[in-house]
This record gives sequence, structure tokens and C-alpha cells, in this order.
Amino acid sequence: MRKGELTRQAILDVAVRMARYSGLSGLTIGSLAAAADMSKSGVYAHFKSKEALQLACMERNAEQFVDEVIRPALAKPRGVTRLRAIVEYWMRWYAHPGGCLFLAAAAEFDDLPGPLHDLMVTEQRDMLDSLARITATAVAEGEFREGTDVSQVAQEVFGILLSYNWMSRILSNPDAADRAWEAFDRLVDGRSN
Amino acid sequence: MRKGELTRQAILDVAVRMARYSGLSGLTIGSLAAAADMSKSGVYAHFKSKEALQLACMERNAEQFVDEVIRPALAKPRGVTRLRAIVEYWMRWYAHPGGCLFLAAAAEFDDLPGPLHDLMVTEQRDMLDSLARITATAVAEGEFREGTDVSQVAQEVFGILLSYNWMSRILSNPDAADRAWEAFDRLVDGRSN
DNA sequence: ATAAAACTAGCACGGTCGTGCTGAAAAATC
DNA sequence: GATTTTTCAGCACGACCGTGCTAGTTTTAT
Repeated sequence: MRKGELTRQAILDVAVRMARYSGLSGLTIGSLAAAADMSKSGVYAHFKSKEALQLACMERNAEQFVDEVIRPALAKPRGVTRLRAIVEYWMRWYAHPGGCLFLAAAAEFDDLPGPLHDLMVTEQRDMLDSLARITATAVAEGEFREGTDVSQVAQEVFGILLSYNWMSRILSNPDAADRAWEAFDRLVDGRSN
Repeated sequence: MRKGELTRQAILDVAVRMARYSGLSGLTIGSLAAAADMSKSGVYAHFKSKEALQLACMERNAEQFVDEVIRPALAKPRGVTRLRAIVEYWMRWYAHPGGCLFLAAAAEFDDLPGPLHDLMVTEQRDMLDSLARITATAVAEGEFREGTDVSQVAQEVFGILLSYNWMSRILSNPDAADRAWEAFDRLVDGRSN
């Protein structure tokens, strides 16, 4: 039946938005119900447990990440152009109100075994793989030197993104973006033919 | 009187160790009391509120960071040697069981105004300043080019540290440290005379 | 040794948490 | 239009939360 799935998605959208602020553990069914103008049990009925709700939030968040970062980047020409594009979209992603749910989830579940931890690791790994794969297109297109360690580039680009996020979000440093791009440009220069 | 302060410190040590796993919000007075073999009210009496306990945890954590990272680094010769040293100690710091409380606190309080947020920002800023100041010694000693943007270097080094932390802690990537050092070496090379 | 101060266990409070049953309303199917 | 299925509010539960009072013990100071 259709109506149920519809409200389920509506609840999930609210939940993800809230979780960006409070994290997945800080998200409570009571406050979520209030924000969705429903009763606690009304919300609860759509997810058999809180853990299931949290897992659904992470999946929904991952879909949005693909929509807003991965797919737009893949629409760009292969190579450095595409790498630069994903960094740009990724930085915009980090600017979401409340911050990045991936990072929040990573901090929450890094040492807490369970399905949430496992899904978090999988998603984190997928994100890194996307960076490495796009870097590989720059090698294939002859823009980066043959033999470039794409995983090394991925880790470094991710570092640029992480420190940008910290600088701009926690320290409210207005120069964070410029500095991130300067670091990126030097990274690209060092690998270019 | 002396005994009180002693057990207060003992409680705080346990609290910080627990908070590294669960975060400052996930830390509860009940579980802390159990871990410290005390009653809830016995623990509570040492801190007038939970927020005061959390603030004390952050301060204690900052002291430990100074002891384990900042001070040992300052004992090294000025310049690149000292910069390399702080990165090494910092990486060791991130390897603490449960992870880094600064990062957990940043994720928890980045969008939540209040004293905890303010203290977190202050501490984060201090950490970054330490990086910039040490970089400045490398410039003063003539190892880095005159006019080097020390804040730029600080942001980039912090990025290397953050991505190392993510790679090793969340993705359990054994190459994370090597890649971090490779990135660091290239950063130093690019700025050296 | 005695008085004063500090420490902490016991206990209870109001509140919120996740969970789950029950029954009525609403929607989908026939 | 009747029936079956789905959706959801009401309500209650046990557990744990932060908080704080009280009383008794332990530690310090005199």
C-alpha cells in the first residue's frame, strides 16, 4: 500500500535533518514525532526499532550524498576536472545545516560494534573509493603521472576536505575554503605530467 | 581538604576514559559511578551538574593533550624537527583507546550553543595555533621559505592528521600512517629552502 | 581528644527514554 | 459499496536519566 511508504519517507527526511544536528544517538523518537506532527507510536510503527530507524537514516543520507556529490561529479569529464568537481560538491555537502551525518556517525560508532558501525564503515569506504576511482580517471587520461598511487591521493584529498570542514564549521574560519583549494592545487600540480 | 580532590581526579580519569568511547553526551553519571565503584550521588557531589562534569572532562583531556603532545614536541629543537615531532605525538594521541575526545566533542557540540561548545572551540583553536606557531619556528630557523603562510601549513597538517585518524580508526587501513608521512614529507619539501 | 568540616551512601522526585498493545479511523481492494 | 488491510493515536510499562535532600561516616583542624 502506498500512503504508508510516503509518510515513512517524510519521517525519514525530518529524521535525517534532525540527526545532522544531534547525531544518530541523540535522535529520539519522541522529538522526531513532535517534529513530524505525529504521535510517538505513529512514528515507531514505521520502524520496528530505534536501530532500524537509525539504519534507515544512514541509508537515506547516503542516497542524498550520491545525489548531491557523486552523481553530479560523474557527470563531469573524466580526469582532474571531475576530481575538482567532486571536491567542490563535497565541500558544499559539508556546509549542510547541522553538518555531515557521516562524520557524526563515524564519531559515534567508531568503537561501538554492531550493524550501525558496520554500515557506517561500508559507507565511509564507498566514499573513499569514489575519490580513488575518480583519481584513476585522471591517470588514465594522462593528466596524472603513470603509477600514481590513487589511494594516497584519495587519503590526501579526504584530509583536505576534513580539515576544511573543521576549519569552517568549528572554527568559523572564512579562509578555510581558499586554503583547501590551495592545498588541492598543489596536490594536483605535484602529480601532473 | 585533600581527600576530596583526590577522588575527584580519580573520577575524572575514569570519566575521560569512558567519554572517549561514548562521547560527552553519552557519558552518564550512573555508569560513571558504577565504573568508579561509587554511588551516583557520591559522584554527583563532586560536580554540581552534569554540564560541570563534562566541562571538567574536557579540561582534563586538554591537560593530557598538553602532556602527551604539546610539551614533548616543545622539548624538541625548533623547526621542522619539532613539527615532525608534534605530528608523531599527535598520531599517537589519536590511537588512544576510544579515540580522540576533542573530535568527539567537536562532532557533538558544533551546532549546539553553550559553554561546552565555547570551550570546545577554544581548545580546538589552541591546538591549531600550536601547529601554526611551531611552523613559524621553521620559518624563523630558515628551513621554510620566508613568507610561508603558517596558517595554511597548519590547516594542511591538520588535514593530514584528520585523514590519518579516519583511515586508521574507522577504516582500519594499515597504510594510513605511511601515507600520512608521505603527505607530510611532500608538504615540507614544497615549503623548504 | 574533640570539634568542625568534608565526604558519600541511601533514597526519592519528576521526566524522558524505547517499546508495544489495543482499537478506531482511513485507505486500498474487490 | 462492502470488506479487508494498513495506518496511527492513546495509553501504559519498566528502565534509566539528572538532580537533590538527609543522615552518617570519615577525614582534617584545633
